[in-house]
Amino acid sequence: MKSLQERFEDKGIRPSQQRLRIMKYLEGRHDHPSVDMIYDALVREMPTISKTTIYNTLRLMVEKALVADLTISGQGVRYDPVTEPHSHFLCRKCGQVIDLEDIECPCLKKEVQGNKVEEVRVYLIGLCKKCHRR
Amino acid sequence: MKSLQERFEDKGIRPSQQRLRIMKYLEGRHDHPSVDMIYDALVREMPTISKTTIYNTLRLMVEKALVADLTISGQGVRYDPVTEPHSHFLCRKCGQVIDLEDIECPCLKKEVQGNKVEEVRVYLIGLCKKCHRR
DNA sequence: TTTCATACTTGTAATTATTACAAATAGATG
DNA sequence: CATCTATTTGTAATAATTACAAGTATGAAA
Ligand SMILES: [Mn+2]
Ligand SMILES: [Mn+2]
Ligand SMILES: [Zn+2]
Ligand SMILES: [Zn+2]
Repeated sequence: MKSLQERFEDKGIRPSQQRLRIMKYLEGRHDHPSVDMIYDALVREMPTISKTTIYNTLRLMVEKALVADLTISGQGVRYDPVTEPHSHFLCRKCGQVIDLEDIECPCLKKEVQGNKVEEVRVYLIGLCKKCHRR
Repeated sequence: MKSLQERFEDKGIRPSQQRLRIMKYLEGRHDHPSVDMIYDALVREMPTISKTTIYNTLRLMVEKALVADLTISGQGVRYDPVTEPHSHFLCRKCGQVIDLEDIECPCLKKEVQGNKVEEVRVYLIGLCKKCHRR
């Protein structure tokens, strides 16, 4: 796997301190944090960082396809360092967003009813394993 | 199919003028309108209606499962009078939200990785038929 | 039909998420 | 070092949604 620096260079993104910290934070977790979660975590070690920078950086990363954004029901926007296609599960109770395997399905084609499909988003909603057994 | 009145009664919803108008409007179209689209249309014939009422009513209808809400990437929340499960296609260019057949897929089970699935949302994104041929 | 209780609607204020913008800063280049 | 540009920051603006209190409609009881 290429380093962050390299991936930034490939896309012509200057590797500023802030951008690197934000990406490293995101890649260190798989819980699909929100802007606020990222800000709250980073501001401890980088007291001057601004929420605007978090927004700007995440927008850029999504644009350049280094990050994926999830807009599951309610929860607001969540961010994901994994850009390979996969599905997500939202627990109604505890609110966590869990990674699932990609739904490989013959019904999901390049073209549906004449419309050209470029992206597929599958969100499952229910009760997670933990919240379930109770 | 039961009448609106009946379906309201079944769920214990009082059939106020506003609620009836909002639901009739929604059922008359299949373009998944937003709160603003609904408000702008109704305020012409009902000049005193309030946007708060649109929000309140839609929240109630979703709660009582008479309406479905869609939170496709970007576009904000859209509302759908069809509550039977089906998928949606968002055109990146013109922004319209199109109904698709339900994705009947063996991979979509009641339970995935120990998590109990209660709801499946499938959003396809790309270029619609019209915007495509150009 | 009048009275009364309750549910619903409305307008406004508050909250939250996000973007716009201009000034300050950092970093690269020569 | 001097300069130029991209990035960051703080604040203000915008947009979406919810909270709340006062007004209004409705239906049951008297
Ligand atoms: Mn993920
Ligand atoms: Mn639909
Ligand atoms: Zn849970
Ligand atoms: Zn289109």
